[in-house]
Amino acid sequence: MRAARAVRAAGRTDPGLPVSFYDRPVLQVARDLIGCVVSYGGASGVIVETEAYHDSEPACHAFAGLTPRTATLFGPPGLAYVYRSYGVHALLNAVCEPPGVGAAVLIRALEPIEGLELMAERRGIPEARRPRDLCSGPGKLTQGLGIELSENGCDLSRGPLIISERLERSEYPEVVVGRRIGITKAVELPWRFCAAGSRYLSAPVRLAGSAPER
DNA sequence: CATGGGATTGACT
DNA sequence: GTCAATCCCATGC
Repeated sequence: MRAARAVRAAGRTDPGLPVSFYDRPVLQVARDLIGCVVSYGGASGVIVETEAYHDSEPACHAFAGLTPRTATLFGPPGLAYVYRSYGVHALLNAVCEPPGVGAAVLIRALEPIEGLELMAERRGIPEARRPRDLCSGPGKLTQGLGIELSENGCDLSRGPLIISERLERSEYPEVVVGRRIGITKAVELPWRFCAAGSRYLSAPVRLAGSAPER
């Protein structure tokens, strides 16, 4: 199931997920990225929240077609799509599906595991005593890791910005599904994936007709 | 070339 | 709860 299973045999040296992992339906990748690890700039964290975007629905930047902005989205799978949000924040996505399809997974929150002091410093938080504030949002995590727009188009399987699988299957959390956050179009699609019960989400899981989780 | 709108966050009432 | 910051770029004239 997990495309990177073979990579695990290579040992502990944090190999990035292979391109084949991303060359699949974006909803599948979004779900499977929960529990994987993002590493950059001397810090890392476990992915606890993602959202899927696809050129077939209007909330996706690629819905507008191939433009300078969306070129990365339509490129080969496994690239980082980094763009500026609200003129302020850099948001990180993993490009999915074959070239010519505009699809990506937005990385929305991490549970910090390494470099907490560094993240706190980059975030302008006095101390790393509150790990919940370091990566609990798509703009927060890029700031914490030091990811800039210049990383747009880089290869996520080669680094320096890298997403890797965890070694133990048992470390992967249960995944719950909800509606995407902060969008005004296609709001009804249940394309947000979260680690069940995680305290590091950007917001509680919400789906029409169901009570908020935690 | 001018305009408007965000896949957000933090500060403030 | 409200709201501004700030910039890339799609769109339209």
